[in-house]
Amino acid sequence: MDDNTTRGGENLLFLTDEQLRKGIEAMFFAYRGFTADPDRILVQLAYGRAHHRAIHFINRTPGTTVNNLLSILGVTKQSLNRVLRTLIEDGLVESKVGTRDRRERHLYLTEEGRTLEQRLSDAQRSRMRAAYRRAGPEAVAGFRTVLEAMMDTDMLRHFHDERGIGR
Amino acid sequence: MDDNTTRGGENLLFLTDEQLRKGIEAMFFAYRGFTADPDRILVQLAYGRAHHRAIHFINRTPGTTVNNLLSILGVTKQSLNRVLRTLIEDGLVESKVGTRDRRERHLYLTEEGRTLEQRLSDAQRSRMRAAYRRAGPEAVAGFRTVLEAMMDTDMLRHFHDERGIGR
DNA sequence: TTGGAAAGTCAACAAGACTGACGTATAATG
DNA sequence: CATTATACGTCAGTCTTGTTGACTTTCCAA
Repeated sequence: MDDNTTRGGENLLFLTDEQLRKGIEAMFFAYRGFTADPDRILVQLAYGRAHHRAIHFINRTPGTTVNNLLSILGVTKQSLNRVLRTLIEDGLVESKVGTRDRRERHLYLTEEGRTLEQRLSDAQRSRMRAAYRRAGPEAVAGFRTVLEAMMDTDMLRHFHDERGIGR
Repeated sequence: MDDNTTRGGENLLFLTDEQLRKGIEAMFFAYRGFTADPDRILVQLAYGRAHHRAIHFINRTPGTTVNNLLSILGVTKQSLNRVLRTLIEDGLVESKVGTRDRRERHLYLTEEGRTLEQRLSDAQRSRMRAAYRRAGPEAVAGFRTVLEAMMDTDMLRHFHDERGIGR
């Protein structure tokens, strides 16, 4: 792309403090864009980003327990519980008592929940898709590589966890 | 890297819903890592991410006005004011009445403010540096390309604004 | 069987975002 | 010069989402 990518050499220009600062700001500005579209939908429904996150990960891993969701989202159970309660009350999420361990609650999206999930992730994916398309496959591969390298190791575990729960 | 990058062809596998979902989750998990290190410092000082953001952009663009900062951060003036007030009270930020336009307040970091800025951005940069080093220059270029493509256009303006304020 | 640990819920509080309204100083304009 | 617009600050009130602390139910192991 530019002269940062002099291949094979000992080029460490991309590690300049200035380059790192640009990377930091890129993360900041991009993350705002990343959340902007679903946020617009959520405010209309009197939900927030926390609801979106819960819906996303329940959809990804149906039957996940509250505890598992907790460690993915990295919040306290009390915080998650408030969000979960409204989603259950509103009929978007179903909570089933575990059969093997009756302390656990297994979480599922209802039909209505899946509908909202689609609506939200369509909005988010369409921006993502546009960005990916403009950037091209090689840039996308680099994007993913750097993001993975930025994660905490325990988050990396969740990231690669294709099906978090045996069920 | 993998079979996503079949060059020259009409390969759009990287635009699969599943690929996009992975990208979305990568953003989520990576952003957590991205903020984790400065957050740890901030809690000890009874500051939050909002303080960090203000400090970062005042440092980047010394003499910036309140209004300019507002449009960069994308928050209301009431919200920014709360943060700014504590930073000024604590002697980290200085607010100078504008000479050309005396309605404006130009913001600068004090010596103490610069010290904290260094401490925070060192923490954030060291993770960034490690990620960049592991990923390599080409991945970093791709990373930046995709992030830029994800930004809203008005944020892109701020992103490319090398010196936001003439001064 | 009992005593701890684990899963989840309820209550209360704080940070940080928001809206709306208002005040003051200064600048720009008719 | 009088009016209007702008930049900034502030007060009051609300909302989301994070926190801690205390509690119940359930499981498991000594």
